[in-house]
Amino acid sequence: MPSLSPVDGLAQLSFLVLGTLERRAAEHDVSIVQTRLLGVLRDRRPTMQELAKLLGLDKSSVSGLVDRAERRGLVARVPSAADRRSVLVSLTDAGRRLAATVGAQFEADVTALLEFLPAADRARLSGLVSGMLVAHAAAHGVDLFDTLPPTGRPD
Amino acid sequence: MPSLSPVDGLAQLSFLVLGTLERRAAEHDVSIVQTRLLGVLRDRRPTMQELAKLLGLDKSSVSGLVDRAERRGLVARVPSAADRRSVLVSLTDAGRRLAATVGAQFEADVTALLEFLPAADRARLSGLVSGMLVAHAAAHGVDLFDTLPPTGRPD
DNA sequence: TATTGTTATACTCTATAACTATA
DNA sequence: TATAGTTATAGAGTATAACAATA
Repeated sequence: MPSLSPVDGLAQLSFLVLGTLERRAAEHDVSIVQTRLLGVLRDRRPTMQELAKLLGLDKSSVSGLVDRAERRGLVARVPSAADRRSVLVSLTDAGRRLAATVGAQFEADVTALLEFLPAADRARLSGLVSGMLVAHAAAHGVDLFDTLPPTGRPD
Repeated sequence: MPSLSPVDGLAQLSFLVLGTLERRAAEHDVSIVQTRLLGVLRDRRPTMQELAKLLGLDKSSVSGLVDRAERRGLVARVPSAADRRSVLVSLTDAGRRLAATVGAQFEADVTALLEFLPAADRARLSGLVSGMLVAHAAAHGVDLFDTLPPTGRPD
């Protein structure tokens, strides 16, 4: 019974997990990026600029992204009352429904993957992953609990 | 000290790992897809069709992908002796060097990430991930040890 | 006829640079 | 002047459909 090197294991796992998300999103005719957009909007109503920062994209990329999502009725642009140059982006009801649906299916997929391990190992794996991410985030001065695409923030 | 749900943990980890790969690849002006292409060619010389299967893309997408990589001198098209309709795709020396460089940097990044855990936990995490992936692959009738982008096959 | 690969076309996603409107 | 956002443009990546060459 062969096994994967630590690095290959994490690489494989990452391709598998994000591939699953992509496939689920595609079933609803959205890309992984659109899904991330909906995800970050689940508990925020950012300006275009804030959105660019959250997604790590140029503001012009976000313009196009929001254009396409808006055309599909998933998000809406709302003029900012505070600054007339600014636009706030918010989820529509349809966008919120779609985010919830894709999020739930993805969650089921990952849960099914985890169930290839016995429950005790599952808990162990979870704890180790969580511990590693928290340590990594802390080392980089990142607040891990403020930006969690695509499933949103664990409240 | 908060912790992540199992599903959020795996999702976060996947974004982090693939984001790292993307950043490293970008330093050498290649995309994550081009990097995957180089990765699967490290120990294969497939036809366009086989390549499409390996990458999970349409043959027309692979035509464009190989065009761009060939234009940059990273891969070469070689006529098949066995079937004059077919083309074999192979890595050039420059492509092999680039694959090795990006692969090594990515490996170092993931290793550094793993080092946020004590050595014993690291080994535990590795074993759990490997076990989960092997079980998942077996359940889907996939030979996990024949398709391992982006770092290639662990010989 | 069936298969291999390319091409034409269309759309998403991304960035840079130039622009408009507001601060 | 500086900032918020859009638009013009260019290129990568993807798929579908139509095509040429070979089997």
